[in-house]
Amino acid sequence: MADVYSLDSYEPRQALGHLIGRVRAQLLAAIDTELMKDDFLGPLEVTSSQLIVIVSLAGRECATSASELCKGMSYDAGAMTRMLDRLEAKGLVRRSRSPEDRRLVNLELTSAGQAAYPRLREISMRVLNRSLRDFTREEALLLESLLQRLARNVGH
Amino acid sequence: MADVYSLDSYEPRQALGHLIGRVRAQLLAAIDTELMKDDFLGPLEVTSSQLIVIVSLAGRECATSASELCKGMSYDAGAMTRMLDRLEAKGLVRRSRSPEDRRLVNLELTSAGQAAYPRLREISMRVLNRSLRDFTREEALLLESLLQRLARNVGH
DNA sequence: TGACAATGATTGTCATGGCAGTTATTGTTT
DNA sequence: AAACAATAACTGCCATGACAATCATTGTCA
Repeated sequence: MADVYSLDSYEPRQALGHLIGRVRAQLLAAIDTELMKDDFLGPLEVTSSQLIVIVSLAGRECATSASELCKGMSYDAGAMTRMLDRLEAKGLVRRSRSPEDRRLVNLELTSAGQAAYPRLREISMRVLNRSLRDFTREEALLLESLLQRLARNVGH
Repeated sequence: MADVYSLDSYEPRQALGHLIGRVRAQLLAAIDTELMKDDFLGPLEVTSSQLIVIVSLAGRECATSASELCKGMSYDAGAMTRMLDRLEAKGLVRRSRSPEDRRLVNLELTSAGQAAYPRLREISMRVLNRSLRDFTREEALLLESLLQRLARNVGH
Protein backbone atom coordinates (compact mmCIF):
# COMPACT_ATOMS: atom_id res chain seq x y z
CA MET A 1 0.00 0.00 0.00
CA ALA A 2 1.25 3.49 -0.84
CA ASP A 3 2.60 5.74 1.91
CA VAL A 4 0.09 8.10 3.44
CA TYR A 5 2.54 10.98 3.75
CA SER A 6 5.07 12.07 1.12
CA LEU A 7 8.14 14.28 1.46
CA ASP A 8 6.48 16.87 -0.76
CA SER A 9 3.49 17.46 1.41
CA TYR A 10 4.37 16.18 4.88
CA GLU A 11 3.85 18.87 7.53
CA PRO A 12 5.11 17.56 10.89
CA ARG A 13 3.15 20.14 12.86
CA GLN A 14 -0.18 19.21 11.26
CA ALA A 15 0.26 15.46 11.00
CA LEU A 16 -1.10 12.68 13.14
CA GLY A 17 1.69 12.55 15.69
CA HIS A 18 1.09 16.01 17.02
CA LEU A 19 -2.64 15.75 16.82
CA ILE A 20 -2.65 12.69 19.06
CA GLY A 21 -0.43 14.44 21.57
CA ARG A 22 -2.75 17.43 21.68
CA VAL A 23 -5.88 15.34 22.14
CA ARG A 24 -4.27 13.33 24.92
CA ALA A 25 -3.13 16.45 26.80
CA GLN A 26 -6.57 18.03 26.48
CA LEU A 27 -8.34 14.91 27.69
CA LEU A 28 -6.08 14.58 30.72
CA ALA A 29 -6.45 18.26 31.57
CA ALA A 30 -10.23 18.02 31.32
CA ILE A 31 -10.28 15.00 33.62
CA ASP A 32 -7.97 16.74 36.10
CA THR A 33 -10.28 19.75 36.13
CA GLU A 34 -13.27 17.58 36.95
CA LEU A 35 -11.34 15.66 39.60
CA MET A 36 -10.40 18.88 41.37
CA LYS A 37 -14.06 19.90 41.51
CA ASP A 38 -15.07 16.66 43.24
CA ASP A 39 -15.86 17.01 46.95
CA PHE A 40 -14.01 13.85 47.89
CA LEU A 41 -11.25 13.58 45.27
CA GLY A 42 -10.41 17.27 45.01
CA PRO A 43 -8.89 17.68 48.49
CA LEU A 44 -6.91 14.46 47.97
CA GLU A 45 -5.52 15.91 44.73
CA VAL A 46 -6.13 12.70 42.83
CA THR A 47 -4.91 13.10 39.24
CA SER A 48 -5.73 11.51 35.93
CA SER A 49 -2.47 9.52 36.07
CA GLN A 50 -3.38 8.03 39.43
CA LEU A 51 -6.84 7.21 38.14
CA ILE A 52 -5.70 4.27 36.04
CA VAL A 53 -3.86 2.63 38.95
CA ILE A 54 -6.88 2.79 41.24
CA VAL A 55 -9.15 1.56 38.48
CA SER A 56 -6.83 -1.37 37.78
CA LEU A 57 -6.75 -2.34 41.45
CA ALA A 58 -10.52 -2.08 41.76
CA GLY A 59 -11.04 -4.56 38.95
CA ARG A 60 -9.94 -7.54 41.06
CA GLU A 61 -10.93 -8.84 44.47
CA CYS A 62 -7.61 -10.45 45.40
CA ALA A 63 -4.36 -8.60 46.05
CA THR A 64 -2.22 -7.86 43.01
CA SER A 65 1.50 -7.29 42.81
CA ALA A 66 3.07 -4.12 41.50
CA SER A 67 4.87 -5.92 38.69
CA GLU A 68 1.63 -7.45 37.50
CA LEU A 69 0.14 -3.96 37.35
CA CYS A 70 3.10 -2.70 35.34
CA LYS A 71 2.84 -5.51 32.81
CA GLY A 72 -0.88 -5.01 32.41
CA MET A 73 -0.50 -1.37 31.47
CA SER A 74 3.06 -1.33 30.07
CA TYR A 75 4.19 1.04 32.76
CA ASP A 76 7.72 1.62 34.03
CA ALA A 77 8.47 -0.19 37.30
CA GLY A 78 10.39 2.74 38.76
CA ALA A 79 7.57 5.12 37.97
CA MET A 80 5.16 2.69 39.57
CA THR A 81 7.11 2.62 42.84
CA ARG A 82 6.83 6.38 43.19
CA MET A 83 3.24 6.44 42.02
CA LEU A 84 2.42 3.95 44.78
CA ASP A 85 4.34 6.10 47.28
CA ARG A 86 1.99 8.98 46.49
CA LEU A 87 -1.16 6.85 46.53
CA GLU A 88 -0.13 5.27 49.82
CA ALA A 89 0.56 8.71 51.31
CA LYS A 90 -2.97 9.73 50.34
CA GLY A 91 -4.34 6.65 52.05
CA LEU A 92 -5.85 5.16 48.90
CA VAL A 93 -3.63 2.08 48.51
CA ARG A 94 -2.04 -0.35 50.96
CA ARG A 95 1.24 -2.20 50.31
CA SER A 96 2.28 -5.48 51.93
CA ARG A 97 5.04 -7.97 51.24
CA SER A 98 3.77 -11.23 49.82
CA PRO A 99 4.32 -14.13 52.28
CA GLU A 100 4.74 -16.64 49.44
CA ASP A 101 7.33 -14.68 47.48
CA ARG A 102 9.02 -11.99 49.49
CA ARG A 103 10.14 -10.20 46.34
CA LEU A 104 6.54 -9.28 45.57
CA VAL A 105 4.58 -6.39 47.00
CA ASN A 106 0.87 -7.08 47.22
CA LEU A 107 -1.45 -4.16 46.59
CA GLU A 108 -5.03 -3.47 47.61
CA LEU A 109 -7.30 -0.48 47.84
CA THR A 110 -8.06 0.93 51.27
CA SER A 111 -11.66 1.76 52.08
CA ALA A 112 -10.94 5.30 50.89
CA GLY A 113 -9.58 3.87 47.66
CA GLN A 114 -12.70 1.79 47.19
CA ALA A 115 -14.81 4.86 47.80
CA ALA A 116 -12.79 6.79 45.23
CA TYR A 117 -13.20 4.21 42.50
CA PRO A 118 -16.84 4.79 41.39
CA ARG A 119 -16.24 8.55 41.39
CA LEU A 120 -13.13 8.17 39.24
CA ARG A 121 -14.97 5.91 36.84
CA GLU A 122 -17.93 8.24 36.56
CA ILE A 123 -15.81 11.35 36.06
CA SER A 124 -13.61 9.87 33.35
CA MET A 125 -16.68 8.51 31.58
CA ARG A 126 -18.40 11.89 31.73
CA VAL A 127 -15.42 13.69 30.18
CA LEU A 128 -15.19 11.10 27.41
CA ASN A 129 -18.90 11.24 26.67
CA ARG A 130 -18.77 15.03 26.56
CA SER A 131 -15.80 14.89 24.18
CA LEU A 132 -17.66 12.45 21.96
CA ARG A 133 -20.95 14.31 22.14
CA ASP A 134 -21.38 14.73 18.38
CA PHE A 135 -20.12 11.22 17.60
CA THR A 136 -22.44 8.37 16.79
CA ARG A 137 -21.67 5.12 18.57
CA GLU A 138 -20.41 3.80 15.22
CA GLU A 139 -18.00 6.71 14.80
CA ALA A 140 -16.62 6.21 18.30
CA LEU A 141 -16.07 2.51 17.62
CA LEU A 142 -14.45 3.36 14.31
CA LEU A 143 -12.05 5.76 16.04
CA GLU A 144 -11.19 3.08 18.58
CA SER A 145 -10.53 0.48 15.93
CA LEU A 146 -8.37 2.81 13.84
CA LEU A 147 -6.29 3.67 16.91
CA GLN A 148 -5.95 -0.01 17.79
CA ARG A 149 -4.67 -0.78 14.31
CA LEU A 150 -2.22 2.10 14.65
CA ALA A 151 -1.05 0.78 18.03
CA ARG A 152 -0.46 -2.68 16.58
CA ASN A 153 1.59 -1.26 13.72
CA VAL A 154 3.85 1.16 15.57
CA GLY A 155 6.00 -1.42 17.32
CA HIS A 156 6.49 -2.98 13.87
CA MET B 1 -27.16 12.37 20.68
CA ALA B 2 -26.94 9.47 23.13
CA ASP B 3 -23.82 8.99 25.22
CA VAL B 4 -21.25 6.65 23.74
CA TYR B 5 -20.32 5.09 27.08
CA SER B 6 -22.75 4.01 29.82
CA LEU B 7 -22.12 3.25 33.48
CA ASP B 8 -23.08 -0.36 32.87
CA SER B 9 -20.45 -1.09 30.29
CA TYR B 10 -17.76 1.59 30.67
CA GLU B 11 -14.31 0.05 31.18
CA PRO B 12 -11.79 2.83 31.90
CA ARG B 13 -8.84 0.64 31.00
CA GLN B 14 -10.17 -0.24 27.56
CA ALA B 15 -11.76 3.05 26.60
CA LEU B 16 -10.50 5.80 24.36
CA GLY B 17 -8.58 7.75 26.96
CA HIS B 18 -6.10 5.04 27.65
CA LEU B 19 -5.84 3.95 24.07
CA ILE B 20 -4.80 7.41 22.96
CA GLY B 21 -2.18 7.56 25.68
CA ARG B 22 -0.74 4.21 24.60
CA VAL B 23 -0.60 5.15 20.93
CA ARG B 24 1.10 8.44 21.72
CA ALA B 25 3.74 6.80 23.92
CA GLN B 26 4.46 4.17 21.30
CA LEU B 27 4.77 6.72 18.51
CA LEU B 28 7.17 8.88 20.50
CA ALA B 29 9.24 5.86 21.51
CA ALA B 30 9.45 4.69 17.90
CA ILE B 31 10.60 8.14 16.77
CA ASP B 32 13.17 8.31 19.57
CA THR B 33 14.51 4.92 18.53
CA GLU B 34 14.97 6.09 14.93
CA LEU B 35 16.52 9.38 16.05
CA MET B 36 19.11 7.52 18.10
CA LYS B 37 20.10 5.46 15.07
CA ASP B 38 20.77 8.56 12.95
CA ASP B 39 24.45 9.31 12.38
CA PHE B 40 24.02 13.04 12.94
CA LEU B 41 21.11 13.26 15.40
CA GLY B 42 21.97 10.24 17.52
CA PRO B 43 25.14 11.64 19.11
CA LEU B 44 23.32 14.93 19.77
CA GLU B 45 20.60 12.98 21.58
CA VAL B 46 17.84 14.88 19.84
CA THR B 47 14.47 13.66 21.12
CA SER B 48 10.95 13.56 19.77
CA SER B 49 9.98 16.44 22.05
CA GLN B 50 12.73 18.63 20.68
CA LEU B 51 11.72 17.72 17.14
CA ILE B 52 8.64 19.91 17.11
CA VAL B 53 10.55 23.00 18.25
CA ILE B 54 13.14 22.66 15.52
CA VAL B 55 10.46 21.97 12.94
CA SER B 56 8.53 25.06 14.02
CA LEU B 57 11.62 27.25 13.77
CA ALA B 58 12.52 25.85 10.35
CA GLY B 59 9.12 26.82 8.97
CA ARG B 60 9.95 30.54 8.91
CA GLU B 61 12.82 32.53 7.54
CA CYS B 62 12.73 35.41 10.02
CA ALA B 63 13.53 35.13 13.71
CA THR B 64 10.63 34.14 15.96
CA SER B 65 10.16 34.84 19.64
CA ALA B 66 9.75 32.13 22.24
CA SER B 67 6.30 33.31 23.26
CA GLU B 68 5.11 33.09 19.69
CA LEU B 69 6.32 29.51 19.55
CA CYS B 70 4.46 28.70 22.77
CA LYS B 71 1.22 30.15 21.48
CA GLY B 72 1.49 28.30 18.21
CA MET B 73 1.77 24.94 19.90
CA SER B 74 -0.02 25.60 23.22
CA TYR B 75 3.13 24.92 25.16
CA ASP B 76 4.05 26.08 28.65
CA ALA B 77 6.39 29.07 28.69
CA GLY B 78 8.46 27.71 31.54
CA ALA B 79 8.89 24.38 29.80
CA MET B 80 9.92 26.26 26.66
CA THR B 81 12.66 28.15 28.48
CA ARG B 82 14.27 24.92 29.61
CA MET B 83 13.70 23.23 26.28
CA LEU B 84 15.57 26.09 24.61
CA ASP B 85 18.34 25.77 27.20
CA ARG B 86 18.87 22.19 26.07
CA LEU B 87 18.65 22.98 22.36
CA GLU B 88 21.07 25.88 22.75
CA ALA B 89 23.49 23.66 24.67
CA LYS B 90 23.42 21.23 21.74
CA GLY B 91 24.18 24.06 19.35
CA LEU B 92 20.94 23.70 17.38
CA VAL B 93 19.25 26.99 18.31
CA ARG B 94 20.51 30.53 18.91
CA ARG B 95 18.85 33.01 21.29
CA SER B 96 19.16 36.79 21.06
CA ARG B 97 17.34 39.68 22.70
CA SER B 98 15.10 41.56 20.32
CA PRO B 99 16.36 45.12 19.76
CA GLU B 100 12.82 46.46 19.22
CA ASP B 101 11.29 44.93 22.34
CA ARG B 102 13.83 43.90 24.90
CA ARG B 103 11.33 41.59 26.60
CA LEU B 104 11.39 39.30 23.60
CA VAL B 105 13.93 36.61 22.84
CA ASN B 106 14.41 36.01 19.14
CA LEU B 107 15.10 32.46 18.06
CA GLU B 108 16.77 31.03 14.99
CA LEU B 109 18.27 27.73 13.96
CA THR B 110 22.05 27.49 13.80
CA SER B 111 23.57 25.86 10.75
CA ALA B 112 23.54 22.58 12.69
CA GLY B 113 19.86 23.13 13.43
CA GLN B 114 19.17 23.71 9.76
CA ALA B 115 21.04 20.54 8.91
CA ALA B 116 19.01 18.62 11.49
CA TYR B 117 15.66 19.74 10.15
CA PRO B 118 15.30 17.61 6.98
CA ARG B 119 16.48 14.55 8.89
CA LEU B 120 13.93 15.15 11.63
CA ARG B 121 11.18 15.61 9.11
CA GLU B 122 12.11 12.50 7.18
CA ILE B 123 12.40 10.31 10.30
CA SER B 124 9.08 11.36 11.81
CA MET B 125 7.40 10.85 8.44
CA ARG B 126 8.89 7.41 8.05
CA VAL B 127 7.64 6.29 11.47
CA LEU B 128 4.16 7.61 10.74
CA ASN B 129 4.04 5.96 7.33
CA ARG B 130 5.17 2.67 8.84
CA SER B 131 2.51 2.93 11.55
CA LEU B 132 -0.11 3.62 8.91
CA ARG B 133 1.14 0.95 6.52
CA ASP B 134 -2.16 -0.94 6.26
CA PHE B 135 -4.25 2.26 6.15
CA THR B 136 -5.66 3.64 2.94
CA ARG B 137 -5.21 7.35 2.48
CA GLU B 138 -8.93 7.72 3.16
CA GLU B 139 -8.68 5.86 6.45
CA ALA B 140 -5.78 8.04 7.56
CA LEU B 141 -7.72 11.19 6.72
CA LEU B 142 -10.75 9.79 8.55
CA LEU B 143 -8.66 9.16 11.65
CA GLU B 144 -7.31 12.69 11.49
CA SER B 145 -10.74 14.22 11.15
CA LEU B 146 -12.20 12.16 14.00
CA LEU B 147 -9.33 13.24 16.26
CA GLN B 148 -9.80 16.85 15.25
CA ARG B 149 -13.47 16.69 16.14
CA LEU B 150 -12.52 15.15 19.47
CA ALA B 151 -9.98 17.91 20.10
CA ARG B 152 -12.57 20.59 19.38
CA ASN B 153 -15.05 19.02 21.81
CA VAL B 154 -12.81 18.34 24.80
CA GLY B 155 -12.36 21.94 25.88
CA HIS B 156 -16.16 22.17 25.77
C1' DT C 1 24.94 -27.56 48.14
C1' DG C 2 27.02 -23.58 45.88
C1' DA C 3 27.36 -20.68 41.82
C1' DC C 4 24.72 -18.30 38.92
C1' DA C 5 20.70 -16.52 36.43
C1' DA C 6 16.15 -14.46 36.77
C1' DT C 7 12.78 -11.70 38.98
C1' DG C 8 10.63 -7.79 41.71
C1' DA C 9 11.09 -3.65 43.91
C1' DT C 10 13.67 0.24 44.80
C1' DT C 11 16.70 4.25 43.94
C1' DG C 12 19.30 7.72 41.19
C1' DT C 13 19.29 10.55 37.24
C1' DC C 14 17.25 12.87 33.60
C1' DA C 15 13.73 15.08 30.20
C1' DT C 16 9.28 16.70 30.14
C1' DG C 17 5.32 19.63 31.14
C1' DG C 18 2.15 22.24 34.23
C1' DC C 19 1.46 25.94 37.70
C1' DA C 20 2.68 29.82 40.50
C1' DG C 21 5.60 33.51 41.48
C1' DT C 22 9.39 36.92 40.05
C1' DT C 23 11.81 40.26 37.20
C1' DA C 24 12.48 43.24 33.32
C1' DT C 25 10.36 45.77 29.85
C1' DT C 26 6.67 48.04 27.55
C1' DG C 27 2.09 50.15 27.18
C1' DT C 28 -1.68 52.84 29.31
C1' DT C 29 -3.87 56.06 32.05
C1' DT C 30 -4.43 59.86 34.78
C1' DA D 1 5.84 62.19 34.51
C1' DA D 2 4.23 58.71 37.90
C1' DA D 3 1.41 54.89 38.81
C1' DC D 4 -0.41 51.05 37.11
C1' DA D 5 -1.47 47.14 34.07
C1' DA D 6 0.14 43.94 30.59
C1' DT D 7 3.56 41.15 28.53
C1' DA D 8 7.78 38.04 27.94
C1' DA D 9 11.06 35.32 29.87
C1' DC D 10 12.70 33.09 33.61
C1' DT D 11 12.80 30.35 38.14
C1' DG D 12 11.23 27.16 41.71
C1' DC D 13 8.49 23.34 42.69
C1' DC D 14 6.19 19.23 41.60
C1' DA D 15 4.18 14.98 39.05
C1' DT D 16 5.25 12.07 35.49
C1' DG D 17 7.76 8.57 32.80
C1' DA D 18 11.95 6.45 30.92
C1' DC D 19 16.37 4.21 31.67
C1' DA D 20 20.17 2.22 34.25
C1' DA D 21 22.07 0.37 38.41
C1' DT D 22 21.40 -1.93 42.82
C1' DC D 23 19.57 -5.06 46.38
C1' DA D 24 16.89 -8.88 48.10
C1' DT D 25 14.77 -12.99 46.98
C1' DT D 26 13.86 -17.03 44.28
C1' DG D 27 14.76 -20.51 40.75
C1' DT D 28 18.10 -23.38 38.18
C1' DC D 29 21.81 -26.12 37.22
C1' DA D 30 26.32 -28.19 37.63
